Amino acid sequence: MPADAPPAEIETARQPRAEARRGDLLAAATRLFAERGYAAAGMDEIARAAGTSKGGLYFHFPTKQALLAAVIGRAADLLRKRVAAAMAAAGDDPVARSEAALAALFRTLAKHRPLGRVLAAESVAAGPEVRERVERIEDEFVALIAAELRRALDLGLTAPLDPELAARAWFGMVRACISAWAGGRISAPPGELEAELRRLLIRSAGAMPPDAMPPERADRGGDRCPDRP
Amino acid sequence: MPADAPPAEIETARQPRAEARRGDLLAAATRLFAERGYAAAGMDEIARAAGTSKGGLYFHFPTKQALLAAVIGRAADLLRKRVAAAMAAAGDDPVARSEAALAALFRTLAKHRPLGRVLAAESVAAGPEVRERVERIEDEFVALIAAELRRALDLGLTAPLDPELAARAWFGMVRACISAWAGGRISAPPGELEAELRRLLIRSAGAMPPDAMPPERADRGGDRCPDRP
DNA sequence: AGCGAAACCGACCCGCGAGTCGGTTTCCGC
DNA sequence: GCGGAAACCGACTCGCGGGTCGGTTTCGCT
Repeated sequence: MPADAPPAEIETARQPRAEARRGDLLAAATRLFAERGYAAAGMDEIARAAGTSKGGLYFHFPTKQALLAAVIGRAADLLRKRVAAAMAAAGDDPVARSEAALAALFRTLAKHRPLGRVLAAESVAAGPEVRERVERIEDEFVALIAAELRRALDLGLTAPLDPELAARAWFGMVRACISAWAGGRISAPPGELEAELRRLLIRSAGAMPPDAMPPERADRGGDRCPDRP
Repeated sequence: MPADAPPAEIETARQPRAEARRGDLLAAATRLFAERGYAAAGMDEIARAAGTSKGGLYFHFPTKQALLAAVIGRAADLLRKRVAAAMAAAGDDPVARSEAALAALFRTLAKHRPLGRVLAAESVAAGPEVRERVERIEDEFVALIAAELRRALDLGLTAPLDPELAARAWFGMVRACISAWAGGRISAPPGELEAELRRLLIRSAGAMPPDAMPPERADRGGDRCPDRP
């Protein structure tokens, strides 16, 4: 009996150098899709930027759409991982967990600016299938936050609100601010930006900060963490 | 000495039928750009959808980019008009004015769904010039709201906050909710959505509702207003 | 009516870029 | 070192779609 189909990326174990190339290609594609748009970025251009050739690119990805899909899939995996870790580390309090999820989203997108651009803007340009895929990913994170908000609501930690909608609104806030910041249209450093945003989020939910805030988050206070291990 | 260049749309007075065609073309272009994306929507297709031919389309717009620019310009004008009117009708209280501006934004985008899609997503696909143009328009509205927030802050009507950032965040909230709603991913009727969103916005600013709320807004309570006169 | 310009038509042109393919290099197992 | 497969190369194909253009219709004006 075969193992049931893996739901996400099927990292077929190839030669290590091939895996490295694949990574370079994805990185270059992400950057160029973000900079020039899906349609305007040429396959030849992407291949060149990754230090390889068109043929090499087509060896790894059968089509341009597949390349975009891989870029998006990878981004989604990264976000999922970071957010899950942040929420797990935040303990049980649902408000703290929501905060942590959004902070993780924020930091990850802030660190990989092109990634946000691709997720935000390229979904329409590449046809309805891709658009729906991106919308699904967004819905996934919104649902994650909504679940926490619902718990918080049940515990009486927030003002009465519609958790679905509030989660969506929060997501939109984070994305708009990240996007403007990535475009250089907000001058504040990311640390301040995040703090201010957190205040807005908390106030909008009418939440009181959890009285038993665990103090061991002191060392995470900076806005830098190792990028490429 | 020639009159100084008009800053916005140059509605050269042509034959009335030409003006009508132009309108049809812009409507069709808006819809198709939103549905299939800038790159995927063909000029021939747009012309056909507007009930005319490629040649007719090119009689009105010299190039595809010009067509998109016209679509965006028209959208911006519409939004400007609605928002200005709403703010003027809201009186002097800065919180009420901010609320009114966002409500106008909300209603206009909710009524013309494709318009929001174009503004939100097509900016990257059509090259950097268009992207910057859209960003300018967004900045314009953000600045409008930020100014009101600053006044509110000075009057002590809100919690301490960064007006620029809060305005940006508010804009993002509205856009995200509209976008999800337009995509059918939020079930709530627009009236409820708007009310809930308003609560979130107000709470996020830590604002108290103006004690002298003018009561003549009773008749505007519905969510319908005449579309095409 | 009749003239001229505005408005419109659609077959055609042509550059661009996604995708192909035969050939070459790299590397692993023996 | 050698066979063979995986990985890679880049010149070429070819359909698609933006833009052109000569011709036709519509309409305002006298």
